[in-house]
Amino acid sequence: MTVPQEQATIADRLLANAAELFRTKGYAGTSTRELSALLGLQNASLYHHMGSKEDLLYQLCMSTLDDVSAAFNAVMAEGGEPLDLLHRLAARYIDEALLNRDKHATMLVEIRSLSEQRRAEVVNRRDLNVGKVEQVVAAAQSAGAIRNDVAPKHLTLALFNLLNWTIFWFSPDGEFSTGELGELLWSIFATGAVRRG
Amino acid sequence: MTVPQEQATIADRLLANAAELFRTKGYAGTSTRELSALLGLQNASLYHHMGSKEDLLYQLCMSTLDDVSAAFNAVMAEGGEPLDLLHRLAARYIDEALLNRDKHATMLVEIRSLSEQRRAEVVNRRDLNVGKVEQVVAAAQSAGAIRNDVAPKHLTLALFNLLNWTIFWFSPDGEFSTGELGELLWSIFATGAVRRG
DNA sequence: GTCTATACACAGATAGAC
DNA sequence: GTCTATCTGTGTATAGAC
Repeated sequence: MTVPQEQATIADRLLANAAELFRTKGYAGTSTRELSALLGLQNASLYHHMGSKEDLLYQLCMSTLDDVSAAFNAVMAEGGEPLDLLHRLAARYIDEALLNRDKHATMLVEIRSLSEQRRAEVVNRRDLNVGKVEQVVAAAQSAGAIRNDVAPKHLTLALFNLLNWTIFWFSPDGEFSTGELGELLWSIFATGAVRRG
Repeated sequence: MTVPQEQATIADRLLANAAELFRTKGYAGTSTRELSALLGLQNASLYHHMGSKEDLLYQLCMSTLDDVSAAFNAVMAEGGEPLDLLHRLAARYIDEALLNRDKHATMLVEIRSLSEQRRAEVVNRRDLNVGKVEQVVAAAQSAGAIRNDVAPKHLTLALFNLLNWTIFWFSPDGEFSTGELGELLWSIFATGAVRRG
């Protein structure tokens, strides 16, 4: 689905540039004028391609969550033992999140900037994604692969804690690839930091 | 240090109200007029108590990090085995962060809204706090208490990932107390999710 | 589909009386 | 220390020509 930059439609460039600005300066801290400047357009021309600034944020959030959903579905379709499935879901998620850091960070942080109704929609869609993971966690518990003393919901929360915070400090130019970082965090989640005796 | 609400100075109320607004609406999304309204003042009166809106954010960030620093120093002063020390640092940190959720969330998310120079100052002070934890992680490795195959820096990052993301979903009215949540997350960090055989 | 021009609300901040 | 009044910049968004 990656398209050469020269052939990217304005709609695509609009979303990508908006995501970058929203992540680095915040939604409210970004002006439509900065955005139009990045696209080489006058401010008024922007409104031929979008309804409003908030529409843009909403689109961004929904499309990001759809990407995650598609990625999760692809992994689930491959099947496998629950623990392995969970491992691959986590790896795939962090890949998605970090390779599309602008969109994901915006979605995660700027949900608060949406209208109440749209925020509810986005939260709902996000919960569907989290729910898929939670089901796999529960299956892994039933299979005896992971600990049973913590509710699936809470194990899932912990896993997403571990994965999501990376959007604040991960850099594509840093010491980790997304894959390496995913493996590191999975290893902590799976086996912990304390030495096994 | 907790003061009855009636006796709280305007300076204190200013910081507390600003933190709440900044967390829920973002720094740029908060107007000084909303803030003055919360305090029962006219907008102009606000400027008797602060320099600028950005000064307020800066103060908030620095004071939050000083609180963390003081909390860490108190734990360190108690001494103990490295692994136990690390456990208590983590517990104390999540307590601080969640009991002062507004300030902490603002500090963590809105660093980007500070001027370059002040941002550098804040990041620097934050790194000092993280550095203290990293040293304890390294000590725990040397003592053979935690795994040696991952750099102290990276184990520390993972631990803060686990703890920091809670500011986005923790609610004082939720199912966890800060202490329970701290224990849950520590347990994942320490021993992982996979069943020990 | 992009432009110039502009409407209009609201932002942060200040002046100066009381 | 708080007020009323106001300055000035910038924000989102629209009108209408090309």
